[in-house]
Amino acid sequence: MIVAPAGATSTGRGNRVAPTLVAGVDVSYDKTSPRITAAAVMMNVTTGEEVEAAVVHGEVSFPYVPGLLALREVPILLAALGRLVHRPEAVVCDGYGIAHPRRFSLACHLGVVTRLPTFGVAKTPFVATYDEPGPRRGDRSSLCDGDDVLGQVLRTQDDVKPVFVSVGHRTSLDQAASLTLDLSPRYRLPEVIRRADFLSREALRRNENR
DNA sequence: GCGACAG
DNA sequence: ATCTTGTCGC
Repeated sequence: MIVAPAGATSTGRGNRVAPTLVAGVDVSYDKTSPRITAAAVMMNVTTGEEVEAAVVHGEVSFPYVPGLLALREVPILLAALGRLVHRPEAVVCDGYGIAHPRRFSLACHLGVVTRLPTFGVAKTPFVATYDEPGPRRGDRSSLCDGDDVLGQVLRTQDDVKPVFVSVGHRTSLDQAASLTLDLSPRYRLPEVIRRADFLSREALRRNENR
């Protein structure tokens, strides 16, 4: 007989095992120069272990404009992702996906270009309205714009500010939120994002003092 | 017109 | 994003 693989969904089309190899990406900026650094970190969600990491240096090529973050960060993020040996089954971005004024932000751009499943986990509200979710880990509410559900406001730790999860490319909101919780066993933000943030900062500092 | 505005 | 002191809590 035929048996569904572990982690497979049971609802019709789009069946897919939950991703195991997940990458997180982030960019750090230098205050007094155009130098920037990006890091891509891949972890095995099942074991919680880091599989590999890549860091790249570059320069800002576009100013920060609310709503156009992708134009600023996608190029160097692609460079960092390109240095990974393994192909991630999903990529987590530090920012938004479709919860955006034009419904197409960082995680969407990165997903379309790489053809990888992507989603965004943002730290502060940007667009859409929401009700404050409950106080416990796993409590959530919808990020809405009228009748459109653009994402979830998700509490990843008890009594800690929630994060804003939105789909980027080839993934469902439920899977993105579920994966965000799996990736955040101890702290507010996904471990891959914390690691990418740390590594990009560290590399930037090192590059500054030379 | 005014204010707000991911990272 | 980055800067930046003290402070509250495990």
